[in-house]
Amino acid sequence: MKITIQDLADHLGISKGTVSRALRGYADVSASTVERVQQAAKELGYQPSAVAQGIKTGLARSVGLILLPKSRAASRPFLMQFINGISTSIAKHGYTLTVATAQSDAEMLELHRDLFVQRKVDGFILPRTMHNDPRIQILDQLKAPLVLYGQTENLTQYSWFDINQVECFRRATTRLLDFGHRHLAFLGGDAPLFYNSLRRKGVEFGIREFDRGEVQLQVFENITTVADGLECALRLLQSSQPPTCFLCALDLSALGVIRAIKQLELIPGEHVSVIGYEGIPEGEFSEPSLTTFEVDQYEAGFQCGVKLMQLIHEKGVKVTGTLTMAVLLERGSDGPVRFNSSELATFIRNRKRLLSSQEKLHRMTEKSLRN
Amino acid sequence: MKITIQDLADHLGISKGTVSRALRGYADVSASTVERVQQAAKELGYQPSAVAQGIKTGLARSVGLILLPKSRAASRPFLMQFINGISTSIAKHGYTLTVATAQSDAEMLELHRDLFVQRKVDGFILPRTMHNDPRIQILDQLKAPLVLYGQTENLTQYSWFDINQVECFRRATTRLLDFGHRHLAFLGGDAPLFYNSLRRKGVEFGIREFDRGEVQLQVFENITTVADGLECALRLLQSSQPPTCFLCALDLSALGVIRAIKQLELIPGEHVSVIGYEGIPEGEFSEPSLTTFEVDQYEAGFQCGVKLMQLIHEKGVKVTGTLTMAVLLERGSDGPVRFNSSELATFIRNRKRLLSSQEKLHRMTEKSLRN
DNA sequence: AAATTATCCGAAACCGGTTTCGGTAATTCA
DNA sequence: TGAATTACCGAAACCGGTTTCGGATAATTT
Repeated sequence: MKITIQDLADHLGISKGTVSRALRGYADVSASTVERVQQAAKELGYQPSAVAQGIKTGLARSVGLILLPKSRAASRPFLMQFINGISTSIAKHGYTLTVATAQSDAEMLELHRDLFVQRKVDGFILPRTMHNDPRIQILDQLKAPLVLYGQTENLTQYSWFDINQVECFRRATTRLLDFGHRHLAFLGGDAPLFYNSLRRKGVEFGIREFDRGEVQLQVFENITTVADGLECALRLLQSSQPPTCFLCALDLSALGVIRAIKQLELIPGEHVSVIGYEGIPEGEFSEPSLTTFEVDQYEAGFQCGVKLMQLIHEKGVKVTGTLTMAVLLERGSDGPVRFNSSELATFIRNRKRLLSSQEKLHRMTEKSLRN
Repeated sequence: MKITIQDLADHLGISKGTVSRALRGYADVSASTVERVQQAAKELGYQPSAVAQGIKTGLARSVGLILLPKSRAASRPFLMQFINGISTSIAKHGYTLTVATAQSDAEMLELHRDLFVQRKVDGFILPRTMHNDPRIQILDQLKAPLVLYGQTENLTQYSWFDINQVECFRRATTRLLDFGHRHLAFLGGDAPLFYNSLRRKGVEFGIREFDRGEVQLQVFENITTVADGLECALRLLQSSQPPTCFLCALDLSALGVIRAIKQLELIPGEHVSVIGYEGIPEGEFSEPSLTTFEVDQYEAGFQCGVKLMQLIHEKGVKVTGTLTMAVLLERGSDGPVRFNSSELATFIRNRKRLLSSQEKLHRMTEKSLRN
């Protein structure tokens, strides 16, 4: 059924060793034989079995990516393009991507170990790096090649790729301060993940550079979904000292903040500013559109793949880290400060009081229009 | 470095054949030897190489899923849970999932062929089935096991899993007709994909059952994104005979329709009804929340995996097709008809005229509030 | 023309498992 | 007690490739 190298050799009347050498490009095969073999291989549709090849080389020609679907919020938007980037870069080396899912942290660690010990993959890409990431410890013991998408402690020991999130959030902060904002809120994401501390650090840097003692910062964590952002912002905005702008670690929470602002009958980008991070498609179609940093997930996956291929193939290579920038999309959800915190508090209180009367007005208008 | 079966045999002072038989559960190994071998395997962390195993069995113990990232809109939301479902079901058989991406249709076909011929995968799951799907033709020639996620022509020849989309859209249509709507618009998705004709057919069935000659249906295709839905709905609603409700093949376009309705200062679910399909998370947080059919993508992936394992392992099995239902989430974006088409047209025209005056009023209110 | 060197290819070992086959020792049976 | 089973395990073949080694032939050199 499936044609093997022996079939091909028999068909040509030569030994399978010669066929193999011809196809692998060895010098001690005559040009004419190489030609004949390649021709026949194409005609018969012969391609060597990756499984059989792997037994000699010890390589499976596959890299592993293990996902934790329970953390659905954050991993969903970035997945497709990230996978695309990995797949594209490793395909050049004849590699494929093995994707597995784990339902718990423990299962995830087991999966990493098993897949490598069973030689189903030759190395791993680790997204969503954590503090003292346990995956790294396990894979270190096994001497498994790995590339981090994200940063962690002891960065000199590993190859990694990341966006300079500190700088992104420093810039975002500076931008808001330049707009005149003085009461900021930072809505962080998954606390155990390394990115979260980086983004927060960026905010703190931005404030420190600027500080004339008048800037106030409120920090929150584990705000990862639209619902989280909505709830958190509603609470903050109705407090006595509401922030006049929000720095969100994730676009999803930023969209929730925008919704909260609108729910209070305020105008995002005018009364309250919001800046997100990641560049998910929904941000473009939100009203107003979301000012955010656009992360090129394809490029991230691509670079991770390239680095992993280096680790696997070029022996003696040093590990490399790469830091790139995301692009700030200056859209409609932020702008010059209009009210300071106290003014905003008053404004919101009054608005609330007037909502009912306005509601009446609205109904009246509608009624008149119908008739 | 990595421990092999020979290492383990040497360590125990027995032959590697016996080790293998002990671990594979052959009867002709004494219980005590089995015990010793299993113990030693655990201690030394021995797990057989999947690559080496595969050479004898001819199986790679991996299934392929090939994605086309250029069609970003529709494949993004469903991916993670679908992958999770596949991965979980095939993991029980020691299988892993190989995910690859192709940049064009031609490349996608090549990838299917190559992955199978190279024995990198033992079979495929084909999502997003098309009319006369070319992937099926290629894989048929290779006698590659495959499972369709979605339907196609000649369904008796293949294993497949799908949601009964015809029934979903029939019900959605009936629901809207029962609400009193008589001017419907169906916004279809990717025209070449099989699902599109199914959903459309469901709408037509629903109307046919009901028709007393008074129902009007407008049909559109390739409305796959929020932007598409927004644009299409804006156009339709400002026409002289606007639909009073929208049946959207995709949640994304439904969200665009909701946006269009709000942009015209109408209330979705009151002035105009919208029903979507898929159950993406954004639908829950939209305002109003989107009435839609929730598809269990995890279950879909899981069932596809189960079927593929059957095809690969149980010889002589017949192919099987499974049709399940999606759950209708009755939320806020649809409801009883308020205006008929002509009334709606008039209402929209008047609204438009009054927008500027209302704007003025709004600014005045705001001014008075600030002071 | 003989010796040397290049060229080319077949044979065989090897990778790490699985599975068949056959033989020895222990056990059962007559 | 001897014969027939049975239980258990080692040896070896095998899977489909890659790679080494050595030999035969052709080409070159002296």
